[in-house]
Amino acid sequence: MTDQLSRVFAALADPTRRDMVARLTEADHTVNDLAAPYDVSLQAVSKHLKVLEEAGLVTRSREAQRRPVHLEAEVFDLMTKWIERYRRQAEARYTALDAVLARMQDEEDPTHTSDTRTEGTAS
Amino acid sequence: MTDQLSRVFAALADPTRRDMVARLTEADHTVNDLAAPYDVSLQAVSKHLKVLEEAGLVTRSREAQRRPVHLEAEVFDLMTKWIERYRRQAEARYTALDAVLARMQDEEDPTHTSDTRTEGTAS
DNA sequence: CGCGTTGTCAACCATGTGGTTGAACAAGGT
DNA sequence: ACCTTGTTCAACCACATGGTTGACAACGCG
Repeated sequence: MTDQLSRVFAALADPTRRDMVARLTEADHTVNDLAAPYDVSLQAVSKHLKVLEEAGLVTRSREAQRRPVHLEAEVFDLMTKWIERYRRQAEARYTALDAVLARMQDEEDPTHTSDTRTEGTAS
Repeated sequence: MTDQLSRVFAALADPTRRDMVARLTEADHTVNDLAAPYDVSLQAVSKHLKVLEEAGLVTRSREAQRRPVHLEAEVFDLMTKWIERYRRQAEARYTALDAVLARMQDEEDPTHTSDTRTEGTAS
């Protein structure tokens, strides 16, 4: 799970982390600040932040002894790009003509060489 | 990690599963079919499909001894809705005026009672 | 009927993840 | 210098995840 897209999806697969991101869209926050609403230790929150940071969703600067956390919203584009691409493609299959063509193509060429995909065979 | 949104994000955090989804946007596939390109056992692929199914990304019907896998693209909306909501909110902060207002609000009311969020405190 | 094809279930293993507590480090304020 | 505040590091634990192999269920075909 080494690529950034995977890290971003994984980071947002946790409700606590999603809530943190949600709150960070409103304003930057310190770690303590962020931790307040959750019933877990400060260290746990620190770990969550590390995950978000490694996914590129968040950056931390220094300001006195505080480490304000800032959301890097551009990373969202990475996901939306991926999602939108395949959503559009999937939707296209629902139009009658495309469905027929796809099925015909599939029978001629079962080794799906056709491609609009980016990712390799990865795991 | 019980809610669907979490399951969807988690499901797509794996490159192999993302690639499966990508291929399923082109056409339905059987399990063997899907497994072909990857260098893992059929059982491993079966497990991946279970994850995708539990996330609601995929459904399986029965057709003789085959179990064709079909993509349910509507679930993508769940993600795009979440992402777009916060992305827009985050982008809004970059407009000069909004940034100033947000900062003023932040100073008056440090207990972020403000809200546009949906999710609770969850974990 | 018996057999191959297609796919799942179960048990197991290694590694990752989210949580804990306790100690340590960093930067001011006094 | 020292205490306080803010944050991270380290060790540990329980459980989830992704992979394996082996058994077996479901179905169509000869």
